[in-house]
Amino acid sequence: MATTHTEPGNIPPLTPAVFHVLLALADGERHGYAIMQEVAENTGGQIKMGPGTLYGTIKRLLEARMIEESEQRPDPDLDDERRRYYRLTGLGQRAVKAEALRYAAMAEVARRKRLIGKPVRAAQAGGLA
Amino acid sequence: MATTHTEPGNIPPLTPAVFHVLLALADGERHGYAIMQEVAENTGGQIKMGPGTLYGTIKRLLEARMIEESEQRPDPDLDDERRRYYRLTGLGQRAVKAEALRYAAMAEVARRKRLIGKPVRAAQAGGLA
DNA sequence: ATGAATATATCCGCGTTGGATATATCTGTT
DNA sequence: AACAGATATATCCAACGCGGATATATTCAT
Repeated sequence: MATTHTEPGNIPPLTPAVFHVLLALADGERHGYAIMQEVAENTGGQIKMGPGTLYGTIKRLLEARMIEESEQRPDPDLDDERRRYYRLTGLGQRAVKAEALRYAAMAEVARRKRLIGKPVRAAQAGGLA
Repeated sequence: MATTHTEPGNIPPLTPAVFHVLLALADGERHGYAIMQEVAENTGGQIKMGPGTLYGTIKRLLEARMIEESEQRPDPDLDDERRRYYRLTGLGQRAVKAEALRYAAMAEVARRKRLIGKPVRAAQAGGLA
C-alpha cells in the first residue's frame, strides 16, 4: 500500500470556527447561510457565527483545500441563485475527524476528573449537571 | 428546586488555551509548569503550550477570577521556591464544566454523523483512526 | 562544577475573530 | 404591486489571543 496518504497524518488542531464549519459539512453539502444555522443548532444556540467569521473561514478553508465548491444545484424550483454550496475534500474529512477525536478525548478527560457524567443521548441546552 | 445558582448560567465559550488550563486544574492545584505538562499529557503530546500562551493565559484567568493563587506549599523538602500554585475558583469550576459539556456535545454530534465511533475508555496517544 | 531541565515572565508579530456595513434576492403579506 | 423581513453573500478593520523568541534564575543529576 504505497501510502495513499489517506492516513491520519499529522493534522494540527483546528480553530473552533474551522471545526464547526467542517462539522456542519460532515454529513453533506451545504451553503454558507445553512452552515451558520447548523452551527447554531449543533450548539443549542450558544454559538452564533457572524458573517465575518463565516465567510472568512470559508475563504481560508478553500485556500487550504479542506472544502471545495460544488456545482450541483437542487431542484430548479427550490433553488436560490445566490447560494454557493460547499463540500468537504478528503483532507477536510480527515481534519474534522481528527479534531472530533480530540474533542471526544477531552470529554473523556473531563469525565475521568468527574467534571461531567456519562455521555447522554439527545443531551440539549440547559441539561443537568 | 430553587435554582441555587450553581448552575451553568450563561458562561460563554472558552478559548482552547483557557479550557486546557482550567481542565488541568480541575482535579487539584498545580503550578504553571505542571499545567503545561498536564496539557501535553491530556492531548497525547498533540498540544504543547509555549510559555507565552501559558503565562499569558494564567494572567488573564486571574483577572477574570477563574483561578486564584494558593499559598499552600508541599513538604518543604520537595518544594521549589520558584513555583506558584493555582486553583480553580467557583466561577472557574462552572466555566470548565460548561465547556466540557460543549465538548461532549460536539463529540456526540460527530458520532451522530458517523465521523467517529463510540467513546472508548483509556484512549491515548497514537490511537486508532 | 557543569549542563540540562525546571520555572517564571515579558515582548511583540501574526492570524483569527466577529461586529459593522453594503448589496441584492427571495418570500410572504396586504 | 408594493412592501417588509428573512435569506444570502461579501468585505473591511479594530481588538484580542496565540505562541515563538528571549531573558533570567534555580534545581537536579553527573
